[in-house]
Amino acid sequence: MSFLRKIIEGCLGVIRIYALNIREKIKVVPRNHVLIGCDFLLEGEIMLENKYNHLINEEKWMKKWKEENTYQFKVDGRKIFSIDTPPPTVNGKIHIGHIFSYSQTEMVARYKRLRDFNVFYPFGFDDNGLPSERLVEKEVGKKASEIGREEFNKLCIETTNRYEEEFKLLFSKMGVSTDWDLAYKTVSPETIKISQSSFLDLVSKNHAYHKESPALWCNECLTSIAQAELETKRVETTFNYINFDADGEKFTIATTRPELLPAIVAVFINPDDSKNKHLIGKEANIPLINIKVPIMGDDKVDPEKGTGIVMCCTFGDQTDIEWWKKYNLPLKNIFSNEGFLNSNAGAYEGLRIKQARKKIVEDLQELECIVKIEPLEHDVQVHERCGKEIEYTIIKQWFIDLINYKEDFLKKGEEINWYPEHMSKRYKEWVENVMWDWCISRQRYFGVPFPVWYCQECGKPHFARIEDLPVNPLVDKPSSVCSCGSSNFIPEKDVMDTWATSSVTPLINMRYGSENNYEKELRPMSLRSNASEIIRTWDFYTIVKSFYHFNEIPWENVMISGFVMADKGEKISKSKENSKQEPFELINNYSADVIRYWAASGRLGTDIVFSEETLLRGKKLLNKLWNVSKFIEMHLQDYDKETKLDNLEYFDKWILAKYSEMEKQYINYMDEYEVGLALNILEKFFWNFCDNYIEIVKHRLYRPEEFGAEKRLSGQYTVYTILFKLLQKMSIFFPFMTEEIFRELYEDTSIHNTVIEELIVNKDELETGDYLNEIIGHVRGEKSSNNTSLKTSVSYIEIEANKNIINAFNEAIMDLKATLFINELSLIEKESINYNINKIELEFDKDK
RNA sequence: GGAUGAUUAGCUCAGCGGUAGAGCACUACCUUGACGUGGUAGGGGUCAUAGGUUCAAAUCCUAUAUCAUUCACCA
Repeated sequence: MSFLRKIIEGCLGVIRIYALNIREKIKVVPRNHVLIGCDFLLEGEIMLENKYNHLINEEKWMKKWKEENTYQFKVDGRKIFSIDTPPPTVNGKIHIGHIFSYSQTEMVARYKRLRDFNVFYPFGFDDNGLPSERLVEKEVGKKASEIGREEFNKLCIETTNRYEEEFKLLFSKMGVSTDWDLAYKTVSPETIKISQSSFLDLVSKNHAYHKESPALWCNECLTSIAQAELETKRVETTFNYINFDADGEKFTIATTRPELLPAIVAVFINPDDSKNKHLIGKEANIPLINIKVPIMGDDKVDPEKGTGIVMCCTFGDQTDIEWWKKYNLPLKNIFSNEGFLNSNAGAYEGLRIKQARKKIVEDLQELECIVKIEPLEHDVQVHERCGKEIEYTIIKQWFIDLINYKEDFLKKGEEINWYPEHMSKRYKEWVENVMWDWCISRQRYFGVPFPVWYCQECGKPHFARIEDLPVNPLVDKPSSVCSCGSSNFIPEKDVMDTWATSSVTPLINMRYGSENNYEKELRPMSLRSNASEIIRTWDFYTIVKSFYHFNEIPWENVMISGFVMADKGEKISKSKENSKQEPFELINNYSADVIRYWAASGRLGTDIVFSEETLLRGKKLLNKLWNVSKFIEMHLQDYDKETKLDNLEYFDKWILAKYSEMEKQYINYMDEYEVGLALNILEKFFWNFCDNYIEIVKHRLYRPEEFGAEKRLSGQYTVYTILFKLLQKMSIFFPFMTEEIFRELYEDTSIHNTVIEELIVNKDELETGDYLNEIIGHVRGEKSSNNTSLKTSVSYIEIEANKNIINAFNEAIMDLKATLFINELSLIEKESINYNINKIELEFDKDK
């Protein structure tokens, strides 16, 4: 009862409610709590709740930050840090991987705010293009062509809106500190306008051209696609050895694609191939089709592969196209764009590609032209959106020149800082291997229309004027006549590749072309963040566009995150639907702060596995933070931060110096975007602070009558200072709980708008302080191995140590005696060692 | 086949020239006036393998193996 009075006296006037329960334990409880079995209540101020309720608090701060515009961007003269963050493709269910990649960037945004940057951090949604169309087709169960252009686009907008709301809610719940007023959608008129004017700029600079040229074709999605949209897939097929003859001499070609027999335009042999080179110059007779094609020599043929003889078709693969161009071969396209054989295939017209393959092999077997059939497993290129094998087709389409400027793209890539550094190699590799110009035409509906009509008389493309954008050529009419005088136009029906709009996100952010733009502020942007899989698309195309538009890099820094793995070795992805964790459920169960803890773990650029253990570890950390804050709050009730302090206690100086060391490392890591490593050292310090420092200082804080008010004040100053600084550093990871504690203990403004200020410390105590803590550890160990409580008194202890440690010991003697419950102590100076505990005698519990 | 990264305690990972680390799990103990979602300690590792550089290698180099990512190979 007496210590209860003591606490109440110490804290009077600021306690809201104290309750004494039956077991004589003090409890601090929040307002409006019903107490049962209480002896009395006292009125005062509200304190931190006994248990932190994440559901209530996270909802509260989410709303409050919105009301207070905590994360609003306004040009105010401060240095700007701008982030170009990937607008998620709105093509399906949100999964845990989304949280992972966005959280780390978000933490960087928060960190930069703490460093007094004016942070420009927008959010976008990539809702146009094939991914959205596929989603709608899947949901409706019908193909776009069956629904009709107008109706289909309406459905796309409805569907993407619905998913966007879910994304927005998720990111808000996760505490993403974006300025939602800056949010953009890639289907909005503003974005369409920017994409179209970007296109027109490239046309005017001769970097975009319209040409009938072979292109990659997906006969599932019925559109041409770009090299970057290819994926490889392992499939089982057969290697068919087929007999041909040349002027009566038989020779064999091995092929996986016998259905291309009707499309053969030439046969190739390596001129150095001693076995077969005599055939060069002759004519090959194609069985079944009964046509003759020339046998030609080219050193691209590998004599060791298959039979060393290759058939060249329109078009089986990349090499066919090269030869077609190089030798000016005839064109014999046998596939329709829907994936059927056409009239060029003669008797096989109307069959699907796979049916034709079977039928042709059967017919060849009848003619006894098949030598053998081997089963074969090999990789084929498929369209990443649908997984279907790609074909080649020839249609008139828009391309952006890549081949002629590869050197420049490489140079621009080198000007950018890549984090981690080795990711720049992926970019380099990709650029070096680019073989096609970028085909941006898509024979689809839901995308940015080309601002182009074609003159019916002279066939020339007729472009919209910049001031008329955005235009939809299917609805709008050109505002002038063609240079030939005609006013009859055919509108362009194709739409742009989704990456043609995604690659202008820096332009969207800077409101390119509008009057109140941010060009000055955002050229170049500070940071791009994305996962490694889209270096070849998003990063590459954005660099291309920025080079063509401004001849500069789009951003100074790129940070590449890893993936979330479902189980060891399997990447979580939308298409595989292998994510077992529902993001919303996880947030409800664990809190956004804890999920963020998990998302921050792991190094930049490395994959992480979803781990329940990591969540638990975060949960414990936050629980500890809450409790230590409660403890500190309790001891700060009579603290006046204006009170002058002449001298700090030894361990106070020690922990402040430790803190300062840690903060420097934290800043180093965060400047390298190593979010996980920054959290690591912060966490390590925090546990040291709780387990060692707080255990030492608590005696002083509780018993000023024993230690003196000065020593208590020194402790109060230290816990007050360090807790604030810790909360601030932690706020980038745990925005919700740190805000709650900060507003309760410090000021009623947001911790997220505070700025890191360097702490001036004395480092004299750093080293000796660590030794003293080691000594404390040894004494605790002694008690532990004697199976006795840490409160057991040490009746006698004898320590040998060098002068520095002895001096430190003497300076901190009161704290040490109290912490270890030492009755009698003997210190012996010995220069040759650090320290040695010669003797410990424990006074065993009198109860025992 | 090329490129890039990884391989450290049962699990998840940090360390990246100077005596092997953390959390979880396991074991024993401690109910200490913030916290039992706590505390103190203990057991557990030839740091994938083999060479090399160095006074010193988990750390640097070279091979090999395995895994992952990525590009290419579709004759």
